[in-house]
Amino acid sequence: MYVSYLQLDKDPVMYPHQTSVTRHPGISLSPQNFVPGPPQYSDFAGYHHHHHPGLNNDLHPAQQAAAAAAGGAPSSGPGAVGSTLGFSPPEFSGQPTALLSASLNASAGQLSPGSQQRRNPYDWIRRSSAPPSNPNGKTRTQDKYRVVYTDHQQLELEKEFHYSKYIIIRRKAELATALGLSERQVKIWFQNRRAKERKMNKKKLQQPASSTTTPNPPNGTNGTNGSGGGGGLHGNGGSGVGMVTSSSGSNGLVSPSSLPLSIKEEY
DNA sequence: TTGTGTTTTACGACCTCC
DNA sequence: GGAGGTCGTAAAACACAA
Repeated sequence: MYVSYLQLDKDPVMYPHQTSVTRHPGISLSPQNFVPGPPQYSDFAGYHHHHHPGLNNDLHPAQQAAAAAAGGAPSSGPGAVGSTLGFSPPEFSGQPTALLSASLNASAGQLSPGSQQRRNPYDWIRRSSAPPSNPNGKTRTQDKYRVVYTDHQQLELEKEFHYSKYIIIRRKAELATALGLSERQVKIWFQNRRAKERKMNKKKLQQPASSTTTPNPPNGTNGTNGSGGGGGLHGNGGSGVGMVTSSSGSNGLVSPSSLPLSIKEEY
């Protein structure tokens, strides 16, 4: 079922940024355009990126974000993505598509190195690595590699993930197009992101239960189905998280009631 | 510089659902 | 059969200590 690398080679969408985007250390994101609001995701800190020398990482990412927000994030100018990161309920009562598109369009024009500022709340999310010099011709089997998503891509994916842990098909397509990724990559990113969350939740649970906040949704998106392997979310009663598939009703839109409690609580 | 540990992409195996 | 789910894992990317 999986797309082989032969197929990938045929897929023009796959890994487009590998060849078209040259990431230099510290320039992949436009700083001021990704000023989030105060950290609204309890686990956003968990989505930390490694400290990069030469970048402003003195503050915790969340602190940086908060500081930037407190300092008055630019509400205009290219991107103004801060608004998309606000995740205020009104904004996300609907689909964030328009916002995303706006932010993407805006940010797309800001990757010119010369315009980059060094201080920004998203320095923490920045990668310092350059992309593979010539990923063309490489396959995972022949010469295994993996791409490193740009900060922008990660950010938008994270935003979408915090909107919903299960991306609907339409959003997946939109996101893939907007980010220059394949739908497969988006899908896998969400899978990995959920796995990461489960892992973090598991970690929290193993720690002394002194925390007042309950990291886990009540019925667990985290590998609840002990029935080995997957399929647990396909409406088999137990897991309580509605999986969204192409065949799910109402045009594949996720029902708010089907969202994990953590999501509903957030918004 | 190297070794080590962690995180991030990507895949395969296996599952359920339509 | 195809879609997408989880789980486990490989390997690249990265940070950091020695």
